Amino acid sequence: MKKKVTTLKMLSQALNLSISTVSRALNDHPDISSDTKEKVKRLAQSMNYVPNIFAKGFRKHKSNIIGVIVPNITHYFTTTIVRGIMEEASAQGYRVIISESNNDVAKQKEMLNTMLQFGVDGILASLTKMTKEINHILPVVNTVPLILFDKVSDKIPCTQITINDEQAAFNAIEHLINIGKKRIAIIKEREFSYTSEKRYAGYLRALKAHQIEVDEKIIISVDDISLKQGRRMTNTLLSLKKKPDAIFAITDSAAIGVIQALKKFNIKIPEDIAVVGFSNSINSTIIDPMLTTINQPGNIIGKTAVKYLIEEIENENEDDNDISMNKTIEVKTELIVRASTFKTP
Amino acid sequence: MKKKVTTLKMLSQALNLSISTVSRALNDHPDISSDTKEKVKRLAQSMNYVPNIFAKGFRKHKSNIIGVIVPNITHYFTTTIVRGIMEEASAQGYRVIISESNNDVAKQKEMLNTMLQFGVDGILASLTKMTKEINHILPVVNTVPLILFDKVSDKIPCTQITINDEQAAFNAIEHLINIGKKRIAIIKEREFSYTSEKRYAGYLRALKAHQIEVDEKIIISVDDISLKQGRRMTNTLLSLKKKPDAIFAITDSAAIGVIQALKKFNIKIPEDIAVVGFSNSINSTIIDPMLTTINQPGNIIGKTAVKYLIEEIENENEDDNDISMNKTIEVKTELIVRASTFKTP
DNA sequence: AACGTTTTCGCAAACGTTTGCAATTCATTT
DNA sequence: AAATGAATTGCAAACGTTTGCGAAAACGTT
Repeated sequence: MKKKVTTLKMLSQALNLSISTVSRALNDHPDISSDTKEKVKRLAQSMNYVPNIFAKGFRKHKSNIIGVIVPNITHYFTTTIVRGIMEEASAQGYRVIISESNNDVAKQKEMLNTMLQFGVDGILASLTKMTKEINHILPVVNTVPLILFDKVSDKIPCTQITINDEQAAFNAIEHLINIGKKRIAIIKEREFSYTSEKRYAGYLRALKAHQIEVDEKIIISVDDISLKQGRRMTNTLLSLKKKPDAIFAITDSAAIGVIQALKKFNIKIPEDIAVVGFSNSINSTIIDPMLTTINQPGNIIGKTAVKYLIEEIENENEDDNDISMNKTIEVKTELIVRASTFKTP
Repeated sequence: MKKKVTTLKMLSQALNLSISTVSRALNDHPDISSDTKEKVKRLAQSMNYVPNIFAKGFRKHKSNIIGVIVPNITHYFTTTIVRGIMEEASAQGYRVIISESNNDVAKQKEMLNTMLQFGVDGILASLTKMTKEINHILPVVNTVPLILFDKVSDKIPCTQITINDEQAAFNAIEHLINIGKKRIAIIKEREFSYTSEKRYAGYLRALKAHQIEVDEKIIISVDDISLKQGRRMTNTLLSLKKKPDAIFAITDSAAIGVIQALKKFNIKIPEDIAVVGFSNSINSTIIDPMLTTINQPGNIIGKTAVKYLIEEIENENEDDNDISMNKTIEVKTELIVRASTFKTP
């Protein structure tokens, strides 16, 4: 019942060659004649040889495993990124270890450490919301290549992959203005959140570009940007004397809460109040009216993150890995117009 | 810039002990005096020693990594399982490598192999839909512990974790009967799918238990059970002379398609036609009316799968791992009644 | 035929850990 | 005082692979 696994030694004995020759033959070392390479490879195939990953990693200090840390794997957008990561990694011969930080900084720290302990070649991380203190992350950067995606932080010296949050929000607001809206509310996050700030900046820029005055009363900040909060904040917006004629929620789920609240008050969408979300989650096509939102190509984000990471991994020994190599890549988004802002005649 | 990593050797030199003593001390070997254990552990701590995972795995043939294969990581239900897996695995000192089979048998086979190559200690898998040929899976069972979850197959000799699909469907149908429905349609999958068959069986048993005749005309089988198909099949159901007064879709997304189609025809839900789905996906609370559905505790499924797997892993050498040890665990589900079947007065 | 060059291959060390066995110490017993 | 035994510790091999270096073989050149 023992699982008999073939080793280099067994191959070498069968072929009457040395272990080193067999090893080199399998790795296409130039010193080996194509003749013996042929023979070795054929036998390896037939004897079902698979290199012992531990011995290999032990020798070469390389695991071909990359670690991924996300705040919440339950979010659809996150899964599309993860899928992109897995596809690209697998295509390049890497495996992926995934962990969830649950938006808990302590857990995130722990995850980073265990990833290192497990000998990953590099780490891909989307940070927890509250990333004020980054002291637990900096040591990682010196140990192993790290790339941030989605929830990034420009305080950490490494390459970062995001979407163009600012521009995306700008486009969304401009769209609202184009359909005649003049009093546009925003529901964003209160605590420092990279994406929230960026989207807010885009909001402000769009208003400025169209000479619309900003009104603090319709700029709503919440602790957790959720469906429930979307509903609640809509109620408060509706209690204002000067009601908004459009609401931009920084998140699809919040936007859906907005729509639900508006429907409860029989407010016409989009005629009375238009709604825009962010993410193009599946829900955005389930809600009635369907939600205008911004599509984030998670797949592309994941893939490019892996590409840059592997590049860093494989150039690590070359000493050109100074800080100046760090890039910031912005993946393009796309505004998807649906019934919540545009009534088909 | 070299990352200087502490090894047992360094510790032993600093303490003037042998490497073996240090190793044993850290592993709480009984031969070592508690005195030296103390000293060794303290130094290891301060020197930030972390054992080289490769050397360890190399020696012990153990990676503490478990492989997970799912058809589609994008499904919400799947992510809740994955989360359960990750939590439990991490609690027990294991890491998780995840792969997607994309419902492609060839890919599934490939994934299984690379998992083995990467030296996982065990594998957790949810099978692709079409699992007629299982010849590519059987060899795995002899190599490494394997446990199936969600999409299982009783043809494979290993322990399996599912939900009680049959009973869940039975409960759903009985609920429909209880609210006075008599002509209940079902939308299921055409191709052999373990869960679909089970749910269909529950449907039949419920009808039989209440002496309702089955009518082939309102038993709809589709290739891919999707939202779009839900809509299309609803149209065909509505074209029947004797329309159903309830529709049980084997999947939430299909059920949502059903609701959308019914709304388009201004059919009252649930008065004219009631709708039940399966999964309790997020969407089921977004659609209006909210969908009655069956909640599957993904978290529990994931956790119990890991528990059984680790048990098998750690008892592997003991030769009690004969087939008779394989269990089939059914996790309980819960019917969640919402507006699509029950009108609050 | 002698030499140099190139091609092809083998020897042996090294990576960091675990572990069977031997060795040492020390207290206890005869 | 010698012997026994228990408690500790060290020695060295082993796991499977890669790789620098040297050796052997093959070849071409003079």
